Amino acid sequence: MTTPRERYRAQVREEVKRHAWEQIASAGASALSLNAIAKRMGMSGPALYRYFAGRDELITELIRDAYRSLAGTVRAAADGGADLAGLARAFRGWALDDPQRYFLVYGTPVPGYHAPDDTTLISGEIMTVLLGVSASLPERPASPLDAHLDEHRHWADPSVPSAVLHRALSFWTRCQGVLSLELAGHFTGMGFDPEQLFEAELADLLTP
Amino acid sequence: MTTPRERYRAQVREEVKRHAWEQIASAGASALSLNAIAKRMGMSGPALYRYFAGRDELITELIRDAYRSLAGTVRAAADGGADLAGLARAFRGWALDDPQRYFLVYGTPVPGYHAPDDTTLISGEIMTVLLGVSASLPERPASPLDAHLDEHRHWADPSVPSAVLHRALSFWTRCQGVLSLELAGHFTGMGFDPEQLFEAELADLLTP
DNA sequence: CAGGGTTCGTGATAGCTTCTAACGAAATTT
DNA sequence: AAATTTCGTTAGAAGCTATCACGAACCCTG
Repeated sequence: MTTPRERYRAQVREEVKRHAWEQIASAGASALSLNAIAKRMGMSGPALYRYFAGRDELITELIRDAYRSLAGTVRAAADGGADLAGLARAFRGWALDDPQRYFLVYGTPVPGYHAPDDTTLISGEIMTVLLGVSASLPERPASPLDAHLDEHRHWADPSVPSAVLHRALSFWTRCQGVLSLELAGHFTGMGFDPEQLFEAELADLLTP
Repeated sequence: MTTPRERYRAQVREEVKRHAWEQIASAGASALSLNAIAKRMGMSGPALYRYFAGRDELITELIRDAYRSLAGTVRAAADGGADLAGLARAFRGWALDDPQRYFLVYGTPVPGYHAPDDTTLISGEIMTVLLGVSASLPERPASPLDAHLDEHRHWADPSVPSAVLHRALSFWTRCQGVLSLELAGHFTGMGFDPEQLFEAELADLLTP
């Protein structure tokens, strides 16, 4: 049951976030200004404090949304029957779709800042999906990391073999490796297509 | 030949940068404040504008220093006879030594910002060292990426085989993959040792 | 339907920031 | 010793976050 007040409130919050995303996309999260958003919405400064406790809460909310959006993308790919490569491409598509959204989740952390609890939950959900898809793959030879993971796997379902954990972690870090460099523009001078490197990293993970 | 004025100037610039690094390490680059630095140095605000054109120039200078420091670390490792694994560990050590310095180079880019030309030069030097160390490794089977790189390799010495380029790029992205997630704290909830994952990624790159 | 409480948006204000401008003092050069 | 450059200061504009007090609009209840 939602009252008109709540509907209006939610609508305004949504519009604020919409403007915030635009601003972030064009100038980065550090340049996000409540004042500028308010003016662009036709109301003056402090009005936004009725809807967000402050700049930090707005950014936190955006991070939450970004995380949820990623989890949704990944889950949708898995539900659609995608294998690990399909998952990777879904992830890459999500990242390329809005690089600053990617960086909001995986970019430079602010030393003081502590992510809200539910983001770690969402992160866990992503990991669960990833493990599910990784499980239906041919086994690989045991590695030293598998043994180490055997002792630190409280974050994963006990039924998942450590070798699968290993592969999921490799998968995740390799995606991040290519994407973080690609999106930050560290390949621009070289002229090659980052997608090819992405696929090569993926192929190496999947074949042996 | 340096005049006393120039010496004093350089000394003050150095002290400003020292305070800037402290501030960045404790609160991130976005919280860097010229005003705060000036006050901590016992002089008032605008005095620093005699030494830096503005906040942006100071940060640019810090990025330059960070880049140079990384290049020096990598070169020193290579000169010391390190193999690819040694290079990787040197890189990881450099990153762990000051995470915010790492993020200044490889973290979230600001949409508007354009890195100064010499950083791409330094980046090229790092790549050169990396290619040199990668060259003295047993060959790997040809991959589709090798063919693609054959057509986009103006950034590398013609004598280096494309397969070596491929391996160097894989090396670089895998290091970044583990490090960016580790330094941003995305492994903290899981409890395992990121170094083990780092080594596993490295081993996979070196063995087949 | 009319009152009462809640919620909203405003302007004012404090305190912070970057950065420019004008002035006096200090140091260097002539 | 005089002239010039450089340095550090204070003052100020423009921007930001955030808090406060006030009036107006709205919703719920009697």
